[in-house]
Amino acid sequence: MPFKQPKKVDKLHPESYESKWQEKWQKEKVYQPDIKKAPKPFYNLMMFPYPSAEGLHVGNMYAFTGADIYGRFMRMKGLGVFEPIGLDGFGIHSENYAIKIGKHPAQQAKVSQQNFYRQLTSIGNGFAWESKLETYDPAYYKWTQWIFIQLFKRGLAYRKKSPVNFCPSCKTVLSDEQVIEGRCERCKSVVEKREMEQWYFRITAYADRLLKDLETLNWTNKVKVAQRNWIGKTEGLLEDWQIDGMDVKLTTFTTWPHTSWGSTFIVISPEHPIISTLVKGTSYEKGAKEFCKIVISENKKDPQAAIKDKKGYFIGRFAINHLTGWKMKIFIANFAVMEFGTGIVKCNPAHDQKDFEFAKKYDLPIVPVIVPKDGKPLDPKKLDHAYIGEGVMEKAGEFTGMPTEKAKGLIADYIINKGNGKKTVTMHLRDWCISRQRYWGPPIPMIYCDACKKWYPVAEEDLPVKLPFIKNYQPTGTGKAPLAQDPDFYHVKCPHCGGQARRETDVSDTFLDSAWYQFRYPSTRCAASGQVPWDPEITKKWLPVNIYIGGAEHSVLHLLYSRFITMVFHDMGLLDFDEPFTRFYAHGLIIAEGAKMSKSRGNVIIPDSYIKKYGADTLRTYLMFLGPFDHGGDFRDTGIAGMYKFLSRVWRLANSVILNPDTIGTKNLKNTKAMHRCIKEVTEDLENLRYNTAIAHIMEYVNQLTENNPPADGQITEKHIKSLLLLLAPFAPHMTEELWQEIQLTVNSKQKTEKEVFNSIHKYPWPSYDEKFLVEDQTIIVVQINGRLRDSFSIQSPKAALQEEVEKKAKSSAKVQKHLEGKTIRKTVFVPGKLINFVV
RNA sequence: GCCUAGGUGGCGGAAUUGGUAGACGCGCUAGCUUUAGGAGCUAGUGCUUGCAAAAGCUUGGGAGUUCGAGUCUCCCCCUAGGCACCA
Repeated sequence: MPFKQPKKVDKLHPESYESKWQEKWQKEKVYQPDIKKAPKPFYNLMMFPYPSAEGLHVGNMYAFTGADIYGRFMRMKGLGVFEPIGLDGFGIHSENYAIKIGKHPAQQAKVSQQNFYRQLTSIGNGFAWESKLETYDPAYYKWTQWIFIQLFKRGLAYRKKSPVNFCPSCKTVLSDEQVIEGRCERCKSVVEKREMEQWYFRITAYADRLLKDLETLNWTNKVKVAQRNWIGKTEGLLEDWQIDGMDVKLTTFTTWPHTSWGSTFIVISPEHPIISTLVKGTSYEKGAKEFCKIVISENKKDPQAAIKDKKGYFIGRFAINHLTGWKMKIFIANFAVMEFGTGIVKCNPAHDQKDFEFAKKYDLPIVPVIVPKDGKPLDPKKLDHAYIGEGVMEKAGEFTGMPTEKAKGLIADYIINKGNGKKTVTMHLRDWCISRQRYWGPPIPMIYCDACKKWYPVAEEDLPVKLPFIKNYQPTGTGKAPLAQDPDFYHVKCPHCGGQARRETDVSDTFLDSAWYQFRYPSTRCAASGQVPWDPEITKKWLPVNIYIGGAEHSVLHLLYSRFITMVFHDMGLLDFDEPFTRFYAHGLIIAEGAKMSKSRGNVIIPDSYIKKYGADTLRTYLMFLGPFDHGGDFRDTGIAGMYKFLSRVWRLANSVILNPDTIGTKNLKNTKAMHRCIKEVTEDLENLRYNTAIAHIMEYVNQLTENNPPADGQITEKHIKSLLLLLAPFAPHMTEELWQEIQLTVNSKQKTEKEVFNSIHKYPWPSYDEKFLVEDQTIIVVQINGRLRDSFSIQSPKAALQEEVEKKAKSSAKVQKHLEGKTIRKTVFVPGKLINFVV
């Protein structure tokens, strides 16, 4: 029968089947595992979106598609895949958007929810829709509040008055993690320091564990590195310096104890309280005060000021160098940071660039104590920058001549033994400031009683503390949350004495909402036990999460907080593991037409119009083909058209088989070999989330199948086509389902009946390959002369392993002979089945 | 400054343990097809020289190890991300 190509099938027409299958999948619960009984549970989690702004953008879709493909692959490999989705809808992101468009956050949430769920359906992910959750649902945040209470009861939530980060635009305090280069991570306003009393979570108590466990986690390395940097554990030495003529000691922190032999002055942070003691009643008092005032305000205005210009003020005092006996001038200096170490620094200008610049400016002694590795001692008069490398000690008493690597520890011990120091560890990590003076979040479930002068948690049976619907939800900027204007909300009785008490009116940070959602998903449809937010049996079955896919921008926020909260649950005896995500994979970022996507540039790509034009399958496959999943890629309109073309080719190929069963044959070894190779390669690629190369291999396979166009009768088997569809199914779930069902009906000549069980392609077993088809009977041998390619030929595979045969054939080549002419072969390198190299 | 990834055609990107660099796709060129547009099909496409056959060059730069280096070693440059007045 001649090949015919009916017009109506020459292109994809996603609008006719994508939503049809989405509905069918949902109706048939194709992606809803049996939470209680699924035999091989596989928890495939992706970071749930903030439903702010106009909707899902193509970056979200990139992440979700990549995660979904892995889930679909695992499902076809026979695992009980659980792939839930929800909305991280509480918090500043959503609230700011609501304010911007003049809507009440609670009302906007409903609109956003509908829009996001519509979009999330349209991208064709295999979500377990029955397990969705929203963080602003009282049934959810009841437990967020419960968590706060548990931490309070264990002494891990506490109040403290200290300088906090305050964003003047968002009108709330922020955690350290939400301040990027001195600016608010959301609105980029310069963050102010304010002295306020706030609730904190004692995450620092877990610093060592958070650090140590990293080694055991299968996470994208850069995220582990970022967490390690953020925790910022530094081991060093605290060193005491006696002040000349005063019974006061200054304590400094250093990681280079051996350079104390060359310490010639000391600087103090202008914020340090000890300054007033040192200058009290001296002629330097007034000047010091003024200097501090100026420098503090300069640093606040421009955090980079001190880098540009180092400034100091001599306060008329000297400290004694406990190693050398030198009198060292003491300065207040703008580059000394109160938050790091002790806020006081011993300075060794020969071996620290900052100290060097300062010493030059104020004409302070520069004494090198390290001879560089080249053996030439440094001449302080000729130095134009500090020497910060390793070397050998000089002018260091009994340590002179010792390599610095060794001296570092020994000199530290020496200082400690003389009573002038002790070992210490500093951390960059600070406790997590959890209070927010905003409206759209879970009210912190605490009550303050004036009579008892004490904070009490809300009784657990009274949870949730519902967020009331109030008209004045806008942030106030006064340091009080909007709820503080609602007496009905905050007037409560003291749980202890029954007297008039006041509810906390701040809400908790959004990152608390998302720190525990992975535990809630599997249990959303089961009543929690009453004691904990999940069903313990179900949690045991599904957690920890098998693979978590999301953006690396959450390295030190969500991913750190979530680990911390999990450790607390573990310590409470509620979980038998203490890491929530055994594997975390950070996907890359999508840029558009070569530029970063941003609202201000106006190049944010919303997937909807592309889905409408090309279908979700095309967009999904295109996004995955852009580049390695952990690199991201550049979204271009011409590229997506190319993918539409490719899928249309697959569409035509499969349809040619459906419509012309006669073209299906049983024998074409070339095609069968290509199929087995393709199955092997795609399987290995998917196991490693190498989606771009998996698609390339499918393309090669399609190129092979369509080598003869139109295909000759009998060249393509049903299995060739079915394997193609199965391999493509995770990428293009709708069109493969459509074609699969068609083939089942047409090729197998089955009659469609109403009662027939729906056998989705997405539950069909992943195809397997047979090694015997991977063996090629012809092998290509490369002939090199002095390592340069001169010729190649193919030879029967068994013979390709015999040097004698290969050498004979190689030497018979005219091209090779030309290059060998008049030369003697000095050596022959033979790699069986690969190449032969003549060295002349 | 420190830490972590990277640097391959016009572009996105492929390359097992060192063994044919440039898979796959985009773009481009020519031809066919279509009323036209779009689309489709066929062929070509790293660079230089050459009518051609062919030769030379080529994985950020430089050195080294090797019969043979994108891959290994050393030095340098650049880009992206993280941390940073960090002692």
